[in-house]
Amino acid sequence: MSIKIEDVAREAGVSTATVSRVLAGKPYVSAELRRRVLEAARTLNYRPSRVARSLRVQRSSIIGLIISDIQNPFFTSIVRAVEDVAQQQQYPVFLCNSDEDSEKEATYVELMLAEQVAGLIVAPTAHSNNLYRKLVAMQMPVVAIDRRVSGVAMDMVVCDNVRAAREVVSHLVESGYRRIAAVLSALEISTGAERYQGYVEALTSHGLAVQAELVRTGSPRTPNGYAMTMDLFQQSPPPDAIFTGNNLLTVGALHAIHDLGLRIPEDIGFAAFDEMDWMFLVKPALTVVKQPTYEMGRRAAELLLQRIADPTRPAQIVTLQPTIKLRESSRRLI
Amino acid sequence: MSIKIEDVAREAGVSTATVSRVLAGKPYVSAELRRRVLEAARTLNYRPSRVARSLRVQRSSIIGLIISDIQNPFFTSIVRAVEDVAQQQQYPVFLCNSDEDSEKEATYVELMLAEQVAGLIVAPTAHSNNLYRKLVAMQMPVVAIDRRVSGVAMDMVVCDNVRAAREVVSHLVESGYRRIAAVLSALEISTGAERYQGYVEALTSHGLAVQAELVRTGSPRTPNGYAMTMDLFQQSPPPDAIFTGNNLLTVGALHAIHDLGLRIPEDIGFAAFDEMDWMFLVKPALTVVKQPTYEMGRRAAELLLQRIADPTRPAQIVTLQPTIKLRESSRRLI
DNA sequence: CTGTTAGCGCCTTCAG
DNA sequence: CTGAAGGCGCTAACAG
Repeated sequence: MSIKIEDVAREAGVSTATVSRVLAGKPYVSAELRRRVLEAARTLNYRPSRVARSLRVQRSSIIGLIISDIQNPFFTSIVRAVEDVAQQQQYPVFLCNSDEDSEKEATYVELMLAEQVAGLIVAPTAHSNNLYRKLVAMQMPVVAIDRRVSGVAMDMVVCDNVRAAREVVSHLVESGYRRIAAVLSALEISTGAERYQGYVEALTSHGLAVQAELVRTGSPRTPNGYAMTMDLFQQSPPPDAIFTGNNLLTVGALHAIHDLGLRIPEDIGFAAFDEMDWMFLVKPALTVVKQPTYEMGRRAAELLLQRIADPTRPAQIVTLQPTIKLRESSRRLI
Repeated sequence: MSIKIEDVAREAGVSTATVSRVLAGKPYVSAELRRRVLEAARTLNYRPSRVARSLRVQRSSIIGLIISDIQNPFFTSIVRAVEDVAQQQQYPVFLCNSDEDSEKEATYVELMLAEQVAGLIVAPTAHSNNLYRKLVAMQMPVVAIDRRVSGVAMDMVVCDNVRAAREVVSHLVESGYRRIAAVLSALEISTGAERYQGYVEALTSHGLAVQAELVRTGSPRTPNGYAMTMDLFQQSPPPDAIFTGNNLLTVGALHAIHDLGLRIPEDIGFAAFDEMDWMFLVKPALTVVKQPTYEMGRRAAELLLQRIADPTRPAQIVTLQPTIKLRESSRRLI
């Protein structure tokens, strides 16, 4: 059906091995033959079968990328970055949505293994340590992004969540807020746990108590952010400030606050993890943590390519610092 | 290294052919052998090599998806849909970003062909007709999404853009606006052209002239929307309403209007194509076209799977209707 | 430097 | 109904 290496070899009057060598850029081929092969390949419009090649070398040139929500701007930015660096090396990217579901995640990993991917970048869901322990054990290059995998020596790219959360919550306290609620993703996800820890550290270091009724956790989806925030305002007295530890929860919380008719920062303080590009509408009023998402994706892809090239390199953990934008004006002191 | 079909055959005491038949769900295998094979496969934890399979059958079970901007919510929703239906059939999805660049697009198509993808879903860039004509000629299953490919008989999933644009612009006219500007993507992209046509139809059918100085086109990116809108307001008199024909341009235009200190709809009318989920902040003031993105992705994936199953089926064009939400209150009559 | 050859793991005739 | 055997297109020894 399509042109094979043999056709090129015949056209150029050489053997298939020579064609293979030339196209792989291997040395030890005379300039003359190289020229003839290149020309033959071009005139025949030869396109090497990556499938056959993968079978032969027992590894494809495909990067697998498993994230938990393709519609979350946080992840799309990562996808974009991974794409960009992969493309430079002619690696196509398999994209999969785990949907925060560790079974789907495992299924996709299986699929990737069956496709012999060269390596895997994953935003792990909760409770998937064993899966990655296995992958590492079988020498599959894999790097975790955004979330840590505890107890497994593997490459990771994460943010300094504790510090970021501590700083923005501290800023709320120092702005005079006292009943600061937290809207977080599940604490089984490392990011949720770390941001909670930062929240706790900020409160306690300012002599404030952590009140369980002011903390809500749930899966990181916009409707959840809305519901949790609404729920928080059922109490009396209600919170006087909100800290949201995830960008989708942030959207939900803002929506709730909008529907409650509250204004920021007059009626309520707000500090948020955010990745949206439309904050110009509310920007001046918010204290915001912005993660370096593109950078995270880029670093993850680079780590992966490195490991593919050298599977024995010791595992690295790259920790990046989010950008923090404090709300400009300070205000009432209780 | 890993378990192969031969190992399973030995374990089950049958031939590899039988194993292959059982695992492919083919008939004509005795219940007894089938049972033994299944058991052997399970105990060995056999994972068939999809690469070897692809080489043998000369086609992989991979769906290629080429879109122009992974960070655009319009496309992420499509990606999500394609993913969902592909996953049901155990098709992994190759995702590529053409970045609105037809060279990148062509490169990616090449890559996909080399990986022997089963089929391709593409949001075509401008000027790529020949590429798709070729694919169709070589029997590669391919469906265009969002944008039309003119002069090529292929499957497409598009929206009724002319109608949607005409309706929302008509609504602006009927609300009393007279200097209605248009902020559109390049007219070489079918969606841009169609929305421009709707705009023209709305104006002329209401006896208004189309004024070239009120029309701006450019590549569909947020900063462009900002710049084009700012530019429109350099004129005197300035426009009294804006129609944006793309969701990213909408964001940019809103940002510009915000920076200009204008209020919607008091100072300026606004009708927009939009896919953002945060419109609650400005929603009541806008007239909005929302495309059925998930549905589009789903239909495209279904068309593709159909065509993979039956390459001879005649090409279909699926046209979906966007949802239109008119701004509730009407207002001044000039 | 170049060519010959033996598989990579699977599916699919073709015999039995 | 089942097994034996020949490739799919390519690369990596191994000879020359």
